[in-house]
Amino acid sequence: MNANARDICSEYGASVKDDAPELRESILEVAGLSELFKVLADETRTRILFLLSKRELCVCDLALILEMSLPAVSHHLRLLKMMRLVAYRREGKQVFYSLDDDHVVELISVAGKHFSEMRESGGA
Amino acid sequence: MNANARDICSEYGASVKDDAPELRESILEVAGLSELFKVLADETRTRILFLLSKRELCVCDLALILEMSLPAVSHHLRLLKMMRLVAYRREGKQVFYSLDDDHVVELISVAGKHFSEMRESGGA
DNA sequence: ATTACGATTAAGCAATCGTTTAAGTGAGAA
DNA sequence: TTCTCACTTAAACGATTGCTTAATCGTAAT
Repeated sequence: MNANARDICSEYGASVKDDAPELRESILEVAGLSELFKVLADETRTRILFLLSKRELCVCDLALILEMSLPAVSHHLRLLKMMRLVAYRREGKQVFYSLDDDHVVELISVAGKHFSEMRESGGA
Repeated sequence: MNANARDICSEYGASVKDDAPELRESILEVAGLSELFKVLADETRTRILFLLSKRELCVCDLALILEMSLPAVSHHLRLLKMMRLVAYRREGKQVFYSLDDDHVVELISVAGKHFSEMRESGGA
């Protein structure tokens, strides 16, 4: 596997030559970053974040709006909480969720921009 | 399941009341958006995009740098291609890939910002 | 204390994802 | 043509993910 690629490329193609180690090390700059995108990579979770960007909502509200079961919504909120994307506040028996910061809004905005341009140019 | 959440929330908690339909409809604004995040939700693919943001590279180069098999890399590039995130150019036997636009760079930048702040505040 | 309710957690299952191996293209060299 | 190389595609397997049901927790009211 590793040896496979290495044997082939170190002798033939490989336009990178000696820069490979340097580039390989630079990868550390984006280490763990996909963990954040992984949390956004679910339709339900992007919906939740979008709704929370409009107003604070309790788990019950979200279940009602999204037409999903409470445990399902709670499960998603758990992931969003772990990624510090949402904050929660207890009020009696209810727990209200809101966005923790506005990075998410920016991410959704940029993604939306790309997505619409992609659709225009006949993307998948 | 749907009825479950509906029955509970329409009578009790539910801080949204009549706004639920309106909020439910607004969700369309982010429809399909998670598809884009799904493509970014893999460590290998964020690495590939990051590397391509530095320079144009052929499949063989990427396999060498990432120490992965050629088919594995090719498979990821296929998804990135479908999402219009990368462009490709054939040169003899080799195929060179590059970023299609700079939305990705912005997404990675914002995500990185959030990620580092999350780590500082003792995130998961 | 007991009961009720909003929310969380746990276990189990179906579906999706990422990798591997192997076969198949397309382009250049012999 | 025939061969090789860079790459792509296909099939298959193991690992993850997201949902469901059921049990549990925390708070408030009886």
